[in-house]
Amino acid sequence: MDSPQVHRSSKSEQRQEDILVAAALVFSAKGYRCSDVDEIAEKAGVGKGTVYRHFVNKETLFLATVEKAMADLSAFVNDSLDKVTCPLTQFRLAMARYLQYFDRHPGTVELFIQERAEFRRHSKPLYFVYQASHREKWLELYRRLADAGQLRVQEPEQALDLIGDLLFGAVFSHRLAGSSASLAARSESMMDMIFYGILTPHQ
Amino acid sequence: MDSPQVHRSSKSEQRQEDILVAAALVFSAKGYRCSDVDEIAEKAGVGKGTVYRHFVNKETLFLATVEKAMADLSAFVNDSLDKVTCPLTQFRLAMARYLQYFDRHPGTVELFIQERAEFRRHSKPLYFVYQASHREKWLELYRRLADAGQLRVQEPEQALDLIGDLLFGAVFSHRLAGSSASLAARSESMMDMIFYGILTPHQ
Amino acid sequence: MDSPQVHRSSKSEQRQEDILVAAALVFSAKGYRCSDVDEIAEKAGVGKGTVYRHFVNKETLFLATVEKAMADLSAFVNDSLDKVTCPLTQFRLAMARYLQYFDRHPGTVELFIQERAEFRRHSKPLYFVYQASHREKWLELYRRLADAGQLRVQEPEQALDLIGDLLFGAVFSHRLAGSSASLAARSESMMDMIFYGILTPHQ
Amino acid sequence: MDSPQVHRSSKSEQRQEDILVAAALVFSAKGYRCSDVDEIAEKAGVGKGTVYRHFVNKETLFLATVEKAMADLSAFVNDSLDKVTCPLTQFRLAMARYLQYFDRHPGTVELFIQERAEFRRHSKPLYFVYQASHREKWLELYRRLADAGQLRVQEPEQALDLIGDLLFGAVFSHRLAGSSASLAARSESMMDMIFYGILTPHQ
DNA sequence: GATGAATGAGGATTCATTCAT
DNA sequence: GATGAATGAATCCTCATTCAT
Repeated sequence: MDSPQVHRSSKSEQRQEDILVAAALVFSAKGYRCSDVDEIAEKAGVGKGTVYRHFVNKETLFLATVEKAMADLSAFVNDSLDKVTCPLTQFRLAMARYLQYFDRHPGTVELFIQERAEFRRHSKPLYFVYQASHREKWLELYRRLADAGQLRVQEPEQALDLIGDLLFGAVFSHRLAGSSASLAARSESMMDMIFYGILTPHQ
Repeated sequence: MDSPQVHRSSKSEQRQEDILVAAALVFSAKGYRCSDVDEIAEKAGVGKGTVYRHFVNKETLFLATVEKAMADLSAFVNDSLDKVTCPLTQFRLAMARYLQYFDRHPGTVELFIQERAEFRRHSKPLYFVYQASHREKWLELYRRLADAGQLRVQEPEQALDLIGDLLFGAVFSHRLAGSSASLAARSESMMDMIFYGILTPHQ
Repeated sequence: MDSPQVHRSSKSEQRQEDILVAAALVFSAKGYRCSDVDEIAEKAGVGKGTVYRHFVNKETLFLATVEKAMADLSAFVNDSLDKVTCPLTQFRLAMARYLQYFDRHPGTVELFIQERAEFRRHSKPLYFVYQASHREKWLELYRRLADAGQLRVQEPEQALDLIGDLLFGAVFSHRLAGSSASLAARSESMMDMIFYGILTPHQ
Repeated sequence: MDSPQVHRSSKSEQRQEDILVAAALVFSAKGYRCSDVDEIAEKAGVGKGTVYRHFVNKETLFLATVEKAMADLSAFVNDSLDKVTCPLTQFRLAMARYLQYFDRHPGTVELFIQERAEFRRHSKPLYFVYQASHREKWLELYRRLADAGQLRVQEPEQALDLIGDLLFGAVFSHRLAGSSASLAARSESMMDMIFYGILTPHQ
C-alpha cells in the first residue's frame, strides 16, 4: 500500500539517521571529548569518511545529535497535548510526559551537559533555545488559568519559571546523582506539591 | 603565643591556595579540557612544575577546585543557620543564602557542569555527595515542621527532594540560559510558591 | 570522404581532451597537492569516476598534463622553423617563439615546477627530456654557424647550453618573481647581448 | 681564550640549529609534503614536541629552512667581494662563488623549488626577495663599468637581468636535469660568452 | 624546592581511489 | 560506460606530564 518513495527514507537519509543514533549512544556514554569519530562510524556501520560526508565536523555531528534529542523531547511532550483542552490537564500531561521522556532516554541529560560543557561559547544551549521557543504558548495557558481564577500567584511568568526550574532540576539531579529510580513515579507527588504547596495553608 | 604552624599558613599552603584560586578562575572560564595547566600556573604566579608538586595531575587539581567550591558553598549556607532556631526561618535563610552564593560565584555552576561532563565515571559528583551528606540534618528539620503540623505533605522526604531539585534547577537554568539577572531577587517569590502552591486551594 | 575515425575525435577522445584542459587549469592554479580530482572532474564536466577511466590515477593525469604542455611548447617553437633556412634566423625565431609561448601560457611554468617538486624521483623531468630530444638538431645548427665562421666560441655545445640556461632562467625567473611584463619584449635585447656580449670587446 | 658566552650558542640556539640542519636535509631529500615532522625530529635528535616548541608549524619550519639557505648563499657570495675593488673582478668572483655554492649545496635548489611549489600564494619566493634586496648594489657596479666605457650595452639593468637569469637557469637546469658535473667548471666559459658574446663580432 | 624545556601518545580530518548502481 | 557515495590510510599538532638543572 505504501509507496516506497513516500514512506521510506532514501538510503542517504537512512545513513544519516544511523549515524545520529550511533552518535547519541557514544556521546552520551563517553562524553564529547572521549568519543572517537571512529567508534561512532563503526557503531553506525559506516566508514569514517562517511560520517564526514554527512557532518562537516565532530562538532557539527554532536550538535546535530543534541538537536535531534531536543526535537524528540519537544515532540514527545507537545504531541500529547492536542487531545485535551483543559489547561490544567495539559499541564499535568506535559509534566508527566517530560519526566517520562527522560526515564526512557536517560542519556539525553548527558548530551545537554556535554553541549554546555564543550560549547559554552556557542550562544545559548539548545535546551534553553527550545524552552524559549515554547515559552509564549505556555504563558498563554497560564493566563487562561489566571482568568479562570485558578491561579493563586499573581504572576504567571513566575509560576512558569518555577515549574521550568523544577522539572529541569528534577531530571538533571536524578540523572547526575545516579539515581536509578523512575522519575515519572514522582510525577503525581511533585504536581501536588507545586500546585498546592508543601506547607499547610494559613488557616 | 600563637604558634606559627597553627595560624599562619606556611608558604607552601599559600602556594596551594593561590593555585586553587587560579584554577577555579581558569576552569570555570574555559572548561576542564580547554584549560591549560600552563595558564593556571602562570595565573598563580608559579612554574608548571610547582603545580605538579602540589597536585599529582590535572584531574586531581580540578577535583580539588570543585571540592573547595563545594565546601565554600556548604559553609556559606550552613554557617548562617546557627543564629536562628525556628525551622521555617532556617529553611528560608538557607534557600536565600544558596541562591545568593551563586549570584556571587556564578562560575561555580561551570565547575559542577565540568565535573559531571569530564569525570562521569568517578562515582557521584561532589555536588551530590555534599547534598547527601547534609540530607539527614535537613530531614530532621522537616520532621520537626511536620510534628508542628506545619507540613501539608505527608512525606518530608518528598518535600526535601522537591526543594533540592528546585534550587538546583533554578541555579543551573539561570546560569546555563545565560540570564544576567539576580537569582536572589526571585528568592521570596519562589519560597511563597513552593510553600503555598501556585494554584488556588480547593475551597 | 573523410572517415569519422580519422578526423573527428570520438566522444571518448573529446572527454580525455576536456579533462586534460581542466587539469592544466587546476594544477597550474593550485599546484599538484592542493588540486582535488573532484574539482578537475567538475571543471571538465564529468564525474570523478570518468577521470579514473581515462587516467589510472592522479599522478598519471598530472604527468599527461605536463606532457601535453611540453608537446605544445615544442610544436609552437619548432613548427615555425621550417620556413626559414638561415641558421641565425632560426635561432632568433626559436628564442622569440619560446618566450612568446610562456607569455601566452604562463601557467606552464607552474606545471614544470610542480612536476619537479612532486615527482622528483621519476627520472628526469619532462622539460629536460624534451630538451635532450632536440639537442642534436640544435647542435647541428650551431655547427653550421661555426663552419660559416660566425661562431666566436670554440665549442658549439657550450653556446647551446648557455642559451638553454638563459632561456630557462628568464622564463622561470619571470614567472616565479611574479613579474607581469611581457617576456617577448626582452627578446631582442637578450639576443643582442648573448650574441655579442655585454662588455666592449678588447680593442 | 674564547669565552664560552661569546662563541658558543646557548643550548636552545644549538637545538634550533640542529633542527634546521635536519630539516634542510629531509626537506631537500623528500620535498615538503613527503617530509614527516617526526623524521626531522628524529634526525635532529629531539622529540617531536621540541620541534613545535621552536617552530610553530611545519610550514614555519620549512620557511625558516629556506631563509637560512638563502642567507648562507647570500653570505657566501657577498663576503668574498670585500677584498677586491675592480668591478669586473667582483663580477667574476660573485658568479664563480654563486655557482660554487650550489655545487657544494645542491639540495638548496630543491628547497627553492619546494618553496615555490607549496607556498605559491605567500608573496614572492625568498630567492627573489633576496635577489631584489641586492639589486641596487649590483646596479651601482654596472654603472661604474659603464662610466669606465667597459659596458657595451646601453642599459645596465638589462645586463644585470641577463646575468641573473643566466645564473638562475644554469643552476636550476643543472640540478633539475640531474647532471652530476661541476657547475663551477663551466664558470669561466660562461663568463667569456656572456661578456663577449657567442658570435663573431661584425667585422 | 622550583622551574620550564622536552617529550610523545592520541585523535580529528582530508582526499585519492574503489565499486555498486 | 558513467556516476558519486563510501572508504580508510596517512599525518599534523596539542598538551599533560616528566625531570635535568
